Amino acid sequence: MSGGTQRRRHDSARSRELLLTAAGELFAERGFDRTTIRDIGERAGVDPALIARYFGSKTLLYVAALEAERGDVPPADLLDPERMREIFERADRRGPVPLAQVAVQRLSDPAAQDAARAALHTRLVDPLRDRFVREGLDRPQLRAEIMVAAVVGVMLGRHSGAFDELTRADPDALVPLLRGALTTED
Amino acid sequence: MSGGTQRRRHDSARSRELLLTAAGELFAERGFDRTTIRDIGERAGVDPALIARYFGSKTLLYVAALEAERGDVPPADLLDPERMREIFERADRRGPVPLAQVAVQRLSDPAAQDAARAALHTRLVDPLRDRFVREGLDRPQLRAEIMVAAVVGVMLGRHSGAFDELTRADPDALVPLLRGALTTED
DNA sequence: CCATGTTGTCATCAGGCAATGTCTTCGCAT
DNA sequence: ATGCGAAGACATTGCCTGATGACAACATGG
Repeated sequence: MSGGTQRRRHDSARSRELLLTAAGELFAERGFDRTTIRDIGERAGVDPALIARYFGSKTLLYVAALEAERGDVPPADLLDPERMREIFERADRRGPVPLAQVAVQRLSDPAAQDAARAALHTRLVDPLRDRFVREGLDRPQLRAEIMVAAVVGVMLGRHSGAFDELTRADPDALVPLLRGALTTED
Repeated sequence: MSGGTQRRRHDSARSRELLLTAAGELFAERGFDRTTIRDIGERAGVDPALIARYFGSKTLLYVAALEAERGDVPPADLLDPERMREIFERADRRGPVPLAQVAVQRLSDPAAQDAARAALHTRLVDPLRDRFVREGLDRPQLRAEIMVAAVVGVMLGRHSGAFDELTRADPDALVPLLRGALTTED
């Protein structure tokens, strides 16, 4: 049976990876503050003390998780309905992107706050602002920040337990409504 | 009519009031979970142990703070630009309404979560839904929930430290942009 | 002016947190 | 095979949290 080692008890690369994955999921689901290193260790099936060994601290693990998903979340143009749909669907599967939380609430840890803030701008705000600039709109930066904040509000709202229909709504139904939601003829 | 009570060391009504005010401010600024009863006591200049005496627990104090500001935040029609401006200005002065946080993040305490959720619907979601119903729009409930979530996102985003221009922007400049933000001609 | 109930202060408890250091167990190079 | 460095398990430290109960200061009705 199994020529390979079914029991690999010492495998730092694997442990590191398990911790990073579990951390990414939990940070996405609950945010930085409400995720404990014990939770992460439990989900990963790895001793939480190893977080200190491999990443230095909970904060640095957060930063690492942020960078690890860089590939997952390419700089997204929120004005593209298809992209927006992808974002919502991803949030349904894996929880909201960790950095979404920072758009809406200060983190307790300044280093984590800075890292998340930077990621938020790089991946969401800046691409949008650049598009507005190209379109020649006034106040492109402000427009981009408003839109990101609004979309993040909706994305988090879906998982906050405070909205029933929003939680149940299909992303396909959501996107068109969201795009028109804030405009009405008086 | 006590002419000169300059020193009132025993005044339960006053202590109660001070605690309630401080709690309302802090819950609004930081949310339920990240506000401690020691913080509240410090800001109020009152011993935190009195929270237990007058309100029973931190959770019940939160519920009391929610109800105390009912007058402050009349059911607001977010489609009225003037109302929207008022909401943003109030948030600048006293911090976002405490119940805003629940739109975006689960609270650790189920009782607090339920109370905030109920208040959120009564004051923001339901009036908006009713208006959409009157206008004969489809999916009125979903539309209302989306819009509340989006506005809350922007309101919290202003104070999260993650957006510079959004933080500095004047409410007067904000409202029109927000109303049109999610719509663009492709 | 005293007795009694009210209000405020303080020390402390139990639980949960991140982080650290120690000790054991393992894998690999020799 | 074996010895040593790497990897993991575990207990502990120090801190912060909400809550509680004992005690002191006060006000007031008799």
